Amino acid sequence: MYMKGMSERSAIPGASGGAVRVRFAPSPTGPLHIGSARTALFNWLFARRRGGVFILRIEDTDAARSKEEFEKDIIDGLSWLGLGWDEGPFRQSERGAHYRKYLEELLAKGDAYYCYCTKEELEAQREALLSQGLPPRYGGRCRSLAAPPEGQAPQAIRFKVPATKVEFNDMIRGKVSFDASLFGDIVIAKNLAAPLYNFTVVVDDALMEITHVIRGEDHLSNTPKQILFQRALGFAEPIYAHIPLILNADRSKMSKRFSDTALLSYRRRGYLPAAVVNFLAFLGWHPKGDREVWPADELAKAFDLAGVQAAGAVFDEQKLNWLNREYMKTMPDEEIVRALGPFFARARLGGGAGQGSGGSAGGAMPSSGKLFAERTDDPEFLRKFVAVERSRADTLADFLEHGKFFFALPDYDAALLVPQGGLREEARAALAAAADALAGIDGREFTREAVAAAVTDVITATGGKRGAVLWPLRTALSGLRASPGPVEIMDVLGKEESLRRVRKALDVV
RNA sequence: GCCGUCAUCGUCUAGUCCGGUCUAGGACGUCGCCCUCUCACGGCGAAAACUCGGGUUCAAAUCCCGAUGGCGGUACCA
Repeated sequence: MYMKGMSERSAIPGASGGAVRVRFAPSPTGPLHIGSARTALFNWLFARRRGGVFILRIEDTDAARSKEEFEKDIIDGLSWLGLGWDEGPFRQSERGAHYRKYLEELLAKGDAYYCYCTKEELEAQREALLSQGLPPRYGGRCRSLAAPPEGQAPQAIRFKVPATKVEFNDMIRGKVSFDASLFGDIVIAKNLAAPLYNFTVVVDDALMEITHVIRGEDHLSNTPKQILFQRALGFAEPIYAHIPLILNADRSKMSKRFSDTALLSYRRRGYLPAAVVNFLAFLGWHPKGDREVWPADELAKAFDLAGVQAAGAVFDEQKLNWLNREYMKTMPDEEIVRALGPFFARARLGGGAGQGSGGSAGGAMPSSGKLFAERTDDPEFLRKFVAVERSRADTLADFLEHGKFFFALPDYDAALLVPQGGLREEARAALAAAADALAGIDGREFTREAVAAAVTDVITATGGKRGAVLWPLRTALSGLRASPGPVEIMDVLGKEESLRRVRKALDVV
């Protein structure tokens, strides 16, 4: 199935035969970023479409910044989105022997050398260059040392960058070229046991036989360096595809400062993984036609890396909201009730933050009280609640946000109970009549139809103005300016609770 | 500063490779109307873009050159 239409785009040089192999290689130095998640998604889609292999590799060479909790966050995030990997997770921290081997090879061949310059010296050099308006790069002082300088310890291992142009063909950007003579000799390792990013990437991509490197555009300028290492080591050059960055509203690289960048916080805020996947896929890409709702499996059949946009894409939460709504529409009430489980559970624990999640959703939920515990535990109550509130929810969290009053008695505001331009006395009369009518319905006959009929009678009896009855009744039930209609609410609440609220409001107005 | 890269409605995009079918299509959002006790849903409708300047051509959103602007990188982070 994935083979269909494979011929059209990129006749891949060097990747003939064999399945494609791609990797997602995040570093566990923070929660999985939404932009990284999209990179993972593009890799995953590409692998699925081409019947290839998707590898997960944790780039934790920076021991000081890498944390186990973040690796867990990455794995949880990918799992949540349904992006399963075929190989891994591999950890660079466990692959030191490989890096050492190739480091030694480079040193032996003379393609790399020990540098004895101290940080201070380098910093001074850098400042000097910068102040002259020159690009700051290493001057090459240790490049051709005959012997180690006496009494000085090696500070780093540098790669001898040849003075050449490096060109490569990016699947998204076309031909890209850099002048390597501007780089200066780059540090590839602190020592044999502490290789650096650009070097480990090259070794791992080669050893893992990666055919396509699909990563963020912020890595574009690393590519020529990596190609140089590949050439020195005799490795095959993978095909590159640098996908555009996800941007803040001001078009700068999406950051915590302006946006919610942690993937999993979208789960906490009540977004559906299918919606997030759909949305992320469309940041920079769109299949043919006008359809907007594409589940992951269909995305995988249509995905075309060469059709990805070259320009960055602004993250528009409103469109995400809309997509999330579209996906929620496809869920039966019962399924939404099930999905709401963790949200109610969290609210029960004390509204919000839970264990280290630091979230906001559900924070205002009335988390105490018998009423709350009973109702969030009652599937039939919840099903009715969902049926009534679902047209108002963008996210799962919205159900809790908008529906608080179903789970606890609202606070009454006398002014709110009186309709705009209406009289207090009229509102009181309407409420009193409603209370009587409601009380007259048999408990077991308290159906939506019966309640609707009773309300209609009250309207007729009090003068026929619908708003004069419906507004006070609804606000008595919800305590809110905006809410579902009174009959709907009462159908969920039941006779006893409905009557209790109407009478309570009667005391206030 | 230097290197690289990008440029269609407010936003995501279709169209650009193979110039005419583009009086530039869709979606989100916005606005208006209908429905309506409120909000939401739903229905109908509207406003809204080819960054600018040259060139090539009978014809350019599409090809070429330049300018401008944005973004990314410039680490012994990844």
